[in-house]
Amino acid sequence: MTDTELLRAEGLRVTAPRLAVLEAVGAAPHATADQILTAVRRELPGVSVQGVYDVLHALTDAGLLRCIEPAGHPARYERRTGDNHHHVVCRECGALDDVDCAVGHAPCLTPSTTHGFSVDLAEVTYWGLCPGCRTARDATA
Amino acid sequence: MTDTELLRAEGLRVTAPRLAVLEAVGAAPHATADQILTAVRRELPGVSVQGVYDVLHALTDAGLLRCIEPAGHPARYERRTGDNHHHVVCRECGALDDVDCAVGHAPCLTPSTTHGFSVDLAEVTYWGLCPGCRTARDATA
DNA sequence: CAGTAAACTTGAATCAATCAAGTTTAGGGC
DNA sequence: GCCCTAAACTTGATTGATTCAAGTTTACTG
Repeated sequence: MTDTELLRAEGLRVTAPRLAVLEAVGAAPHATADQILTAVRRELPGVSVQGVYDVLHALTDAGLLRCIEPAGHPARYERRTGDNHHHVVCRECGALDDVDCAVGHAPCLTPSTTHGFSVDLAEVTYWGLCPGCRTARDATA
Repeated sequence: MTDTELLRAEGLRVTAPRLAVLEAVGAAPHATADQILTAVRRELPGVSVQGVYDVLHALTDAGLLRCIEPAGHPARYERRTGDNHHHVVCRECGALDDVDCAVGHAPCLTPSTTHGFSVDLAEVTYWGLCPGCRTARDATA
């Protein structure tokens, strides 16, 4: 399915900024809004900051993009692939990578007590150090 | 162990703002920095914004407090109880509650592949709607 | 091909949190 | 008990990601 068809399937208008954002996120997964803005402007120089944020929200609401917001770092976006994977984040530099869900079935996704909350998503974030920052820390220690 | 002893045990100085913050967080778990500031000022009117942030960071680093940062909402703090529990967050109003880790042992905490990251913490966040917001949504739907 | 609501632009504002620089104070040493 | 010094605090300004507000353009419906 082309990006145009994807947008149409969700009942969204097909515009140049939207196509450019989809392409940019596809080319650079886990990009920040700022990086996406830069990438989009390489093809469409006139696009505004607000425009990119609007597009990101619209596409996220439609389920075409997934938004990841690691504590203490700007939000990142990836194309929704439908699979249930999680993320590992570097405490030092904010580097982010995908982590497949451990051992087949999704554990931890049915909490014991939810205090009356209706849960629709369980999100797992692994915190640690990326290889680069670990090396740097060893060097100074 | 008293709060004073807790601070001493971590090699931290015992000051009025620190004791007040510990007490405030104990009385109102999952409070935001702003709420903690307000609570602390009821007893110590002169305490500054920066002072509370400094204390929160110092106590968090020392392991006396735990900081929770739900995406799109200000950070919240709780007293470190040592147990491994997670959190459920309301998408609508940001309400937050504790969730015991499902079924005894900690699942999902050993990711399959970590791309060379050294992981030291696995964090699980459940997203959904709190009872209040669910009722409100049903009423308008 | 015209009408309209959605999508965009510009420009200013918000909010949590942090930085910078100077002052106070807790607690070890005399 | 009283200095001394680093840690802890205060005031005041600033950052940075994101959002609000108001007006203009543009993709799709009829």
